[in-house]
Amino acid sequence: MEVADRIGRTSTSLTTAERRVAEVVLANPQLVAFGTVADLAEGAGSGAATVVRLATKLGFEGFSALQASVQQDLANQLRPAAERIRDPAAHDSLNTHLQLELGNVQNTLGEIDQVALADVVEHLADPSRRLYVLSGDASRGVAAQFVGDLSALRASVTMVDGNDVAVRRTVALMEENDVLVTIDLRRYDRWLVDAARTAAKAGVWTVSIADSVLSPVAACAQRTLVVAAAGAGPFDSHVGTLALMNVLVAGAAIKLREVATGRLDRAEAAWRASNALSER
Amino acid sequence: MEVADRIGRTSTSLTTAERRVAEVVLANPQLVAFGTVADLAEGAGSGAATVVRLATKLGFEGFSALQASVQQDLANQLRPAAERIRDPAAHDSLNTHLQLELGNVQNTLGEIDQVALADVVEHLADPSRRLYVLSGDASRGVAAQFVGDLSALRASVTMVDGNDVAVRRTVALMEENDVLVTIDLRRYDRWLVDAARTAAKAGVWTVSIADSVLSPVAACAQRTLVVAAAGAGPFDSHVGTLALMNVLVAGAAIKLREVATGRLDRAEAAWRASNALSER
DNA sequence: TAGTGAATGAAACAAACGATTCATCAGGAA
DNA sequence: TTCCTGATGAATCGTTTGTTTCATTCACTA
Repeated sequence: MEVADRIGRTSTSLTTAERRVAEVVLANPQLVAFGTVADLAEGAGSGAATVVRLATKLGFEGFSALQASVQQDLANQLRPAAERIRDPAAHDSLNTHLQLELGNVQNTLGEIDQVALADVVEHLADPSRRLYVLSGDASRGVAAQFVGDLSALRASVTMVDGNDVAVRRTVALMEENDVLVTIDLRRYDRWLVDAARTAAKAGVWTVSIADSVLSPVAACAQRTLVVAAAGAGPFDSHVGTLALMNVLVAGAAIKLREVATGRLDRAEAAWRASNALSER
Repeated sequence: MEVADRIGRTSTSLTTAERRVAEVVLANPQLVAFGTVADLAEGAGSGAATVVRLATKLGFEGFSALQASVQQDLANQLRPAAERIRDPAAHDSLNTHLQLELGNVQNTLGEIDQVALADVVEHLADPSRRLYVLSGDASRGVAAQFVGDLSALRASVTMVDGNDVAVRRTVALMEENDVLVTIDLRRYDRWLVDAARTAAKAGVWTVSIADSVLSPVAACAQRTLVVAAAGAGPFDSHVGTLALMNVLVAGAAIKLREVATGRLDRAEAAWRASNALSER
C-alpha cells in the first residue's frame, strides 16, 4: 500500500493530531476512499485542516491526491486474483486459464442470490411440473449435461432443441405448471429470446441463467441466476455455469431423495444386469 | 449485490441510454463508487442527467444514494473471504460446493502434465487429422460442449454417439491418422473401453481424459490427461473436465489461428445476415 | 406530412466540498 | 509573568458536484 509506506517514512515528523488521522487512514481506508475531508476529520476527532496538512506532509498534492491513492489501492485489492496474477507473468497461458476459471467459479457461486437459488431448486424438484431446458448454441453442451443429470433424478426433463419449427411447437405446448430453464450468454440468440418470451407470456415459470441481469431473457424470467463466464480462448467459459448447475442438481437431488434414489438404483441395476460398467 | 438486483427488477423499463449506464454500473462498479456523476456519464457515453434519472428509476434518492449502495457492496467484497463466509448463518452446502469445485479446477489445471498437454493440443490442431470424441454417458454433455467448440474452430470433428451398432461402425472406419479423444470417469462404460481398445489397436492416436491414470482407457491411450471430479451431489463434477477442455480449445485455437478466425468470421457473418443474434 | 410524446444532453442552479486563512491555545524560555 | 513558536480547528473562499430545467431530437401515429 503506497499510503502506508509514506506514513511509515514520515511517521517521526507527525504531530499528535496528524498521527491520529494517519492511524485512522491505516485502520479504516474506506473512510478515505469513500469519504470526505470532513468525514475523515470527524473519524479522527480532528479538524479538517489537519487532514489536509497530513496529506501534503505525506507528499501528496492535497487530500484529493491522497484519496486517489487509497482508492487505487482498494481497487487493486478488489480486482479478482485472476487479473492480479496476470500482471507480472503475462504469458503463462495455463496459469491464466487457472486463475480465470477459479474466478468464474468463485464469482458464480459466491455472488449467488440465495433466495433465487432456493426458489429455483424448489421448482426443479417439483415432480408435478414438467421441466424444459432451452440453451443458446454456445452453451448447448453444458445444457445437455444439465438435462442428463436432472433426467437421472426425475422424469419429464426435456431439452428444447432441434429446428425452429420443433422449438416453436414444444414451446407452444408448454403449460402454466411447467418450468423453463434458459441458458444464454451475451450475443443472445434471438430465437431463444423469442421462445422464452412466448413461454413466459403463456405463464410458464421461467428461470434465466445468464451472464447479466440485463440479459433479455432475464427481463421475462421469474428468477435469474447470474454466472461469470470469462474466457481466455475464443469462447466464453461455461465452467462457472456448470458449477452452478451442479449446485442446482445437488439441491434437487436432496429434495427428491425418495424418488431420485429409486431411479438411480434402477439404473444401477440395469447397468449391472447388462454388465455395462467395468470398475477398472 | 443490491444494485444488481434493482437493475434486474427495473430492466424492462429502462431506456437505451439508461441501459448503457446500467451496464457500466454492473461492469465497472468502481467508477460509481469512486467517481462522480460526470465520470459515470462519460463512461457510458451519456449525459449526466441520464445518470441521475437512472438512479432515481432504480429507487434511490439520487446518485449519491446509488453511490453509497455500491460503496457498501464494494466494502463487503473487501472484507476477507474468511469473515464473509460465516456471515449469513454459514450456508454450508453452497460453501461446500464452492470449495469442491475450486479444488477440481485447481487440481485439474494445476497438476496437468504440460508435455502431454502440448502434444494433445498439437494433435487437436492438426487439420489433416479427423477428430473423434467418445464420451461416457455421465459426461456426454461436456463432451458435446467440447465437440461444439472444436467444430467452430476446424472441420472433421465428430462425436461418436448413438447406438452400439453406430459406434462400432464409426470406430471400425477410423484410420491411422485420426485422433480419438475419450472422456470417461470411474465406473467406466464398458462399450467405451471396448471401442477405445479397438481404435487403439487400429493405430488411431488416442488421448484419454480420465479421473485416474489407472483408468482402463488410459492403458491403451498415447496420452492421458487426469481430471479431478469430486462432486457434492449424487454425480461426479465435470467442472474440472470442462476447464481442461477450455485449455485444449484455447490452445488449438492459437495453433489454428488462420483457419479458425476465418471459420469464426464466416459464422459471425452468417449470424449477422440472418439477424440471429440480439445484443440486448 | 404534420403532430405528439418520450427521451436525451447542454446549461443553469444550489449544495457540498477541499483548501486556505486566521484566531486561539499550549508549552517553554527569558 | 511575558513573549515566542508551533500546533490546531473554526470560519471563509473558490471550486467542484449533484440536481433540475429546458430546448432539441427522435420515433411513431394519424
